[in-house]
Amino acid sequence: MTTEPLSRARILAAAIDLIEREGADAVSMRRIAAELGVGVMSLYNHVPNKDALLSGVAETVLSGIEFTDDPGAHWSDRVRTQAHAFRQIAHHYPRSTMLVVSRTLHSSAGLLPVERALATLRGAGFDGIDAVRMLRMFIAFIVGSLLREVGVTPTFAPPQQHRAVSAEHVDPELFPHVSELAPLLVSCDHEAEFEFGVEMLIQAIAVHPARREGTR
Amino acid sequence: MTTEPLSRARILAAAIDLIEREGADAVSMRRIAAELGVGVMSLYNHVPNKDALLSGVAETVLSGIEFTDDPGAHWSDRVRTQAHAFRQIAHHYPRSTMLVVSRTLHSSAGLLPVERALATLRGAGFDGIDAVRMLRMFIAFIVGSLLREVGVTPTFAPPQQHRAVSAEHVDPELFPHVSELAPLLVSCDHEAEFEFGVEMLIQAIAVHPARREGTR
DNA sequence: AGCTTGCACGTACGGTGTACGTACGTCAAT
DNA sequence: ATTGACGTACGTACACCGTACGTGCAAGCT
Repeated sequence: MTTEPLSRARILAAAIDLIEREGADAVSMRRIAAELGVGVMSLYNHVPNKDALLSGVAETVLSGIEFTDDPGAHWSDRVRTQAHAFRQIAHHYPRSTMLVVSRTLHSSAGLLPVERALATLRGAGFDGIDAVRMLRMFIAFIVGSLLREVGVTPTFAPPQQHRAVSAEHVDPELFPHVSELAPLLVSCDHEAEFEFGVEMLIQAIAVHPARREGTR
Repeated sequence: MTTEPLSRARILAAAIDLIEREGADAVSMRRIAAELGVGVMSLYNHVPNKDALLSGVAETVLSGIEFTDDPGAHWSDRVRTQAHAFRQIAHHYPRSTMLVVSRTLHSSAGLLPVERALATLRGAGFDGIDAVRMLRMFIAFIVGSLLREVGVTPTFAPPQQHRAVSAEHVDPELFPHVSELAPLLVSCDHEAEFEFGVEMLIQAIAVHPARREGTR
């Protein structure tokens, strides 16, 4: 039994593991300590408090994004690549993603993605202020998407017994469109929806008047 | 002292009031009961459990959106109006908004907005599937925006002492763009950003090939 | 009258985050 | 070699949480 000496990293790893296995609600200092076979208060030697621990989790997850940026590619391809890089965390760490998006990061963990994105947008021909605005719009869209994609499973729902609207009973008189499109509303191919949104945004960027196309 | 007989509505009102005054973390059954001058367990006669109570809060807030839809107006104006209607909840109930966006609604409280939005998008010339996709993209953007706008103040932060990046120290060598645009990144006019995003999305919709312009 | 029903309440249990005091290793200076 | 400081692991304790359970009271019905 190698009693590795406990560290912030081990604690964070255990926390992430626990979140992914049993959901964010299962996280407690006692639970994590038990998971590591260690006393509760020992954790506080490496982490100031629970809030900081969760921030650490968010940070760790966020910094796990694989960024393979090719500065030579067309800006639209770079945008696509970076958007998908963001979305990958929702696949690797579905439960933990909620933490990342619902928590205000007070660290510079997400600085590299921002740098890459700004570079791409400047490369697309925007000046500073518009690049920032575009980035913020993109982030809003991505965060919103991930929230929908991930929030569907708060901890463990009985397999989608009736997702909100469902076909159960929507008065076609009061809600004709909802009623007609109910089949489309109840199911959601997150992959496809995300793809669609990204393409729309790229399109929106492409036609924006503030872009100076040929600018290098 | 008129001892009004306690009801789900009064409990929800007290909960919302408490959330807005002291943040979502301050909400507990005991706290709400104390606020109403009532025993803790009396709440359970009107609300099955805390989770349902919070869902009720989200529902109440959501159904407070003022929708003044003019079916005769141009679709782009209708989109603008509806987008801003959504955003208004972030102003009336900033703290509670977090609940609305981070919680999976299992009720049909948000059905009317969906109906209006679909009507607008169909009116803009989209078929069913594209209307749903557009709507989902819009919702993702709006939710993401509100999350940024509201999440900045988790409960009560010291007045923005240094928002993540700040100018404190960003290596211009490693992060040239972030460094250069730091002044723009640290401050955020949410109103303007939202406006900008909405216009971009409207633009994106306007140029989308699947739209059949003249269709009635 | 009796009976049922529903609401307000108090108590109690198992859980939470964490402040505090303590015991035990390792290392530096004496 | 001894001493002391220091960091780490730990157990206990406190205040608070959600809520299961049982009790009493008032209103309405038969």
